[in-house]
Amino acid sequence: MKRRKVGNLLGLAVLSVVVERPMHPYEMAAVLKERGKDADLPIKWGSLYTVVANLEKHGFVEAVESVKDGGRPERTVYRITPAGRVEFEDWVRELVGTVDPEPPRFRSGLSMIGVLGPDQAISRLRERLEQLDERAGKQRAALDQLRPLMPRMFLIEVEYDIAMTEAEARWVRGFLDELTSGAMPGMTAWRRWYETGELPDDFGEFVEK
Amino acid sequence: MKRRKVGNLLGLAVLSVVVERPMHPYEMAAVLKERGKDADLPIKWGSLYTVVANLEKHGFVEAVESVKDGGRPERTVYRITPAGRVEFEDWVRELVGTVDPEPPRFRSGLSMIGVLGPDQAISRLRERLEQLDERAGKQRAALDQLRPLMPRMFLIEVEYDIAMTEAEARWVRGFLDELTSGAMPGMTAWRRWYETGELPDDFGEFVEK
DNA sequence: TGCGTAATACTCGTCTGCGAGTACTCGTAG
DNA sequence: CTACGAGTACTCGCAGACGAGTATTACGCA
Repeated sequence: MKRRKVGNLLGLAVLSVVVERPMHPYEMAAVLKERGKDADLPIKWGSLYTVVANLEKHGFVEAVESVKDGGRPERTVYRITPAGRVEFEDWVRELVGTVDPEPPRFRSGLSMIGVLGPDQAISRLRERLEQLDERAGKQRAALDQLRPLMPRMFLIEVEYDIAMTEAEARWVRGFLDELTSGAMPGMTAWRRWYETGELPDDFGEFVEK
Repeated sequence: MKRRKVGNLLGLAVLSVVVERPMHPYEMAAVLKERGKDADLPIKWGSLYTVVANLEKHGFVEAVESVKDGGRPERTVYRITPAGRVEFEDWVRELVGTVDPEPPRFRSGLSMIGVLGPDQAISRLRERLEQLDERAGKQRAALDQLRPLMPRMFLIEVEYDIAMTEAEARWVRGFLDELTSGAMPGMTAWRRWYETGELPDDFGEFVEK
């Protein structure tokens, strides 16, 4: 029993807004969206209510009132509990202090890039590179726009994002250069294998590794 | 209906081994583990059979035989279908050609690092930095060891991993320097807020952003 | 003033993920 | 020759995630 009572990151997002003032679930989602947090963690409507219910079950939030405002279905307003505050801080501590256990999906793709054959591999990598450059550009523009509006610490995750996107772009560019310039060894064997299914002679050595 | 029929990455791993020769599920897991793929995607035993069943349901693999070897519970051996090959290649194409939609968890942590207060933030970041350095070191050692045994292309995902780990370490180090040297603006306001709950005067401007 | 459309605030049911258990077998130390 | 622990090869069942639907209200506009 070492895992977090509520594991969904959406739960963290909920805590992060409800820590300010009591709210009902839909409002939490609205606030999150309005602050652009939905860029970090896309909000799944289906999960929202499950997650809030779970937070309540474990005593991190509690229902405060059920407002019947007009004829709308009544909205239950939740407030964070002391245990919820503790959980929130602790969760952030964990996120900051430990490296992500699940590797990025791109890593898995790279480890199997062989099946694509050299030509397709190259064109897909070019596509990725384009997306990365675009993303970095967009983030930089957003940052420049927000800069005068709020302190730097409030935008630190954007700076991080830019740095990581640029780093990946740099790596992909370097890899592409090696593939296209012929600096990468084994390109002809790779192409031959992809086109004809023939394995080079010295294959048996490492196939059983 | 744009999402993958079988969404679990474990399904990709299964395809990647069953493409070589027919196998039964337990053997797939064993092969994956033996090749060290379990480092990339930790194999969940519970998911394995569900995933294989799903792959079968969608026609990506098919049962070939049920061997009753000795008195063991009979093992069903699966073989990849043509549709399975197509799916496999297409999946890899997607992984290589499009950037991961879900941002890393650390990003979420960073966006809420404020709640920790400056001192805890710094010590957690130091912890992370240590982990990153250690990870990079381990990966480099592993790479050096494997280098003579197999072609470079077969280890490309490790190179990627090292590059990304180093990039993150660099960024964290830079951020830490700014925090500790006092180069980051607003540190005293941050500490004051954390210790007393007092907000600086010019807060109202961006709280409603 | 009536109507279509957007926004609000959920509910429901399905499908998936996966931990924990189970049952059987084989090698081996006593 | 037998008891036992370490593999082998799964099965089960619950809890969680999420898409898609639903019902109500607010609002623009003709």
